[in-house]
This record gives sequence, C-alpha cells and structure tokens, in this order.
Amino acid sequence: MPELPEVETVRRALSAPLRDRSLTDWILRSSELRWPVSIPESLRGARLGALSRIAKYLVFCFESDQGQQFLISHLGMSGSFRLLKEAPPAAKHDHIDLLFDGLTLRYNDPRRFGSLHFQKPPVEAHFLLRELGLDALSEELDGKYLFRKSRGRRLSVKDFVMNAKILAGVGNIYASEALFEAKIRPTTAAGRITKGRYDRLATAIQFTLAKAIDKGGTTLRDFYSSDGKPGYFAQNLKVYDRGGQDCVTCEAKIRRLAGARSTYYCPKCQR
DNA sequence: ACAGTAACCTGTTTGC
DNA sequence: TGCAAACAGGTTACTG
Repeated sequence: MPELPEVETVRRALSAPLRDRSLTDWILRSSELRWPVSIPESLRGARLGALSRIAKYLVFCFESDQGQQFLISHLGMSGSFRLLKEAPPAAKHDHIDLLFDGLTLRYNDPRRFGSLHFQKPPVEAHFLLRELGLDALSEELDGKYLFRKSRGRRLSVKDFVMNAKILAGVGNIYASEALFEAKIRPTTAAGRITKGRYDRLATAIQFTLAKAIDKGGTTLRDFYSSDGKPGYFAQNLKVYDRGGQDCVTCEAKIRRLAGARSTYYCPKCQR
C-alpha cells in the first residue's frame, strides 16, 4: 500500500534495468482494475526511455517511430510490480505481464484499486494528472503555498495535506509523521494554522519523505520493491501504528483516532 | 466551492 | 474453532 516514498523506491528499482529495453509483447490476464485496462497495439516494439514519478503515479515514457507514448500507472492500495528474469507461472492476482526483451515486468494487485492508462503527449493532460496540486517533493512547495491554499478551509490540516488537488503524494502514514515532526495537532482546522507553522510543516513533509526514500520506503505488511526488497522506514515511524505506546520525545502516550483512516499523534508534543 | 461519505475490492486481524 | 466485524498504505464519485 504505497505512498510517495514507496512509489519512488519502485521507480528507482525499475529504472536502470528497464531503460532502453523494447516492449516486445504483453499478457493481459485481467483488465479489470480501477479502470478497464487496454494496451494499444502501437506500443509493440516501443523502447522505454525515462521512468518518472508524479505524486504516486509512475510514468513510463515509451518512444517509437510513432513518437512518444506514456504508460501512467498507480499502485492503489495493493498493487506491485515485480521484475523477473524468468517469469514463473502466473499466480493469483498477477493481472498483467509486460514483456521486455529479456525481462518481464509483472503487475500484481489483489484489491485491484490500481490502474494502468496509456496517453499520448502531453502526459499531464491525462484526467488523473490534470488536477493534481504540487508534487509533495516539488521545490515550489513552501509554507506560503500551504498557507495561501488553506485560507477559509475548515477541514483538518491532516485531510488538507492529504488532498491531492492541494498537495500530491502525501498519504496516511506520512501525513501523521510529518505533522508530528512539525508539532502540529492533526485535527486543527487547516484555515486556522499560521504561516509560521505551515513553514515548519512544508519542511517536515519534505524531510520525512526524503528520509523514507533513503530507507527504501515503509514495509508494514506487504510492501516490497520490484527487486523483492522490503523498506526499512517502519523502524523510524514515530507515531504511525504506535497507538498506546510511548512518545519518542516525551512521556505521553501516542493516541490513535479511529475514522475513515486512522490518525496518530502525541497529545503533548502536538498542540 | 467545500466537506463528508460511500464506493470500488480482497485479505488479514480482531473479537465474541 | 468458527464466524462476523473491523481494518488496511488510495482515490473518485456522489450528496447536501
């Protein structure tokens, strides 16, 4: 169940091995993902150029004599890409194989909340990307941006930073973690937070995401990168999934708020 | 425009 | 042990 650092980890694992390889064929065992998948015939033989990331989307840029074409993929809650030298028989939920010369890229997704779309340039015109706010790691992100966007808004600051139209790439784990770093109570209305605190929050978001990427992401249950490695940031989580445990910096106990998505915070450090 | 909720799915954990 | 409920890292669509 990947957030931005996990998607970036996957991107890094796939980029070098797949770059410049040609897509020779594909196997579509099930097209029933979040949206129906269909792979255009024009992609056959196309060479993979850059593999980039926009928020939690992986963007594969293919080049051929037909020009550029993009594969836009999202892992949803349970999607994963495995890179295989010799592909074993497909297992349950192995929906799609993309066959490159010498390597198989296999997409598995039990819950089928993930997606694959194909798009001609400009890639950012795609309906899933069109309305995204700033990427959470963008150099343009600062306290001023968050402060300006939040004026008059009554939703919680946690829901505010998780809103992809405002800030794209921050999910439930890293929202809680960044708010702890910034010492901000997650339930505070976004519109009532000062500029100075948003300065701290912008810094905390980027710091937290960067550290998680350094550790290869967070493996709580089932996240594994495309080379089979887990992420090691779970050991660095300060509040997420730590309800009832001691705060790492004071004597208070971490609280968990149940809701559509659980929120964790320290009632003493975060005011 | 905004806020809140339901919906899309399967698998695992928790509680009775 | 069995069964049901709750929960899981995401996002869109719908409602008021």
